[in-house]
Amino acid sequence: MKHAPDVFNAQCPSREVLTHVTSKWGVLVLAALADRTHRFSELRRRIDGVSEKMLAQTLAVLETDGFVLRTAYPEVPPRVEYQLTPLGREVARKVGGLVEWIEGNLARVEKVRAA
Amino acid sequence: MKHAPDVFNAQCPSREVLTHVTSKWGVLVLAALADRTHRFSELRRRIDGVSEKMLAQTLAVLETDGFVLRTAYPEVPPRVEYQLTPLGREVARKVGGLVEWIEGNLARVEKVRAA
DNA sequence: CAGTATCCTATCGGATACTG
DNA sequence: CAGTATCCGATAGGATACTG
Repeated sequence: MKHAPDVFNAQCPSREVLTHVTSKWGVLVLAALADRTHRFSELRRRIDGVSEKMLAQTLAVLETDGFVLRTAYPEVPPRVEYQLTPLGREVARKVGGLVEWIEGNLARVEKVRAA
Repeated sequence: MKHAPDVFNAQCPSREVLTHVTSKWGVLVLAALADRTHRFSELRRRIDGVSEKMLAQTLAVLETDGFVLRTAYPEVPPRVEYQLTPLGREVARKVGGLVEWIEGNLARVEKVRAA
């Protein structure tokens, strides 16, 4: 039997997954898709500051990891929808918990910072 | 009254805090300190792959945000201990939840990836 | 031991232009 | 609309040397 996954070990695959999930835009993509399915342009607008390039790249990585499902409709103009997979919904819940804590406790953090 | 904190808004201070907490080494520092207080060199060894520079930088940021408490003992040789503040323990719990999910479900992720 | 300072490279990531 | 391709500057981050 192999070793148990350990993010503290740089060689462990779990470290890579952690990096993807906690990447600058990965967190926000997961949080956005936790609410509902989005089209590419909707995500672009929702996630303030993300460039097309990084959004596409982030989505591709999360799709490879099996967290995001990409569905392209054969229409003109093209329409592509992104949604979470069952696996993606689970991580997204964890990520969402973190995001909500930060939003809910921002005032406390800013108070400490001032001191 | 001001707007509610919103990480989707690039200008919102919560976005910055999110970045610090989910930074490459920030996640691992919080997870390590969630277990117990660590000295600098202990963290360096525990967090495989981190350089002195990035560890020091990450600790400084988390200290400014009020998540980490740094205690230097006036001894020779110097001894410095890092521990979580009450605020830090709260975020660390959220971060830990994410880390544990990833470690616990790595096999599922890798199975999907292969497909 | 616990850093800081310096140097240098690699990757991140934004702006722009182009395509099916 | 939903990308891809390219260029390029900013930042992350490693290696090494030095200090209190």
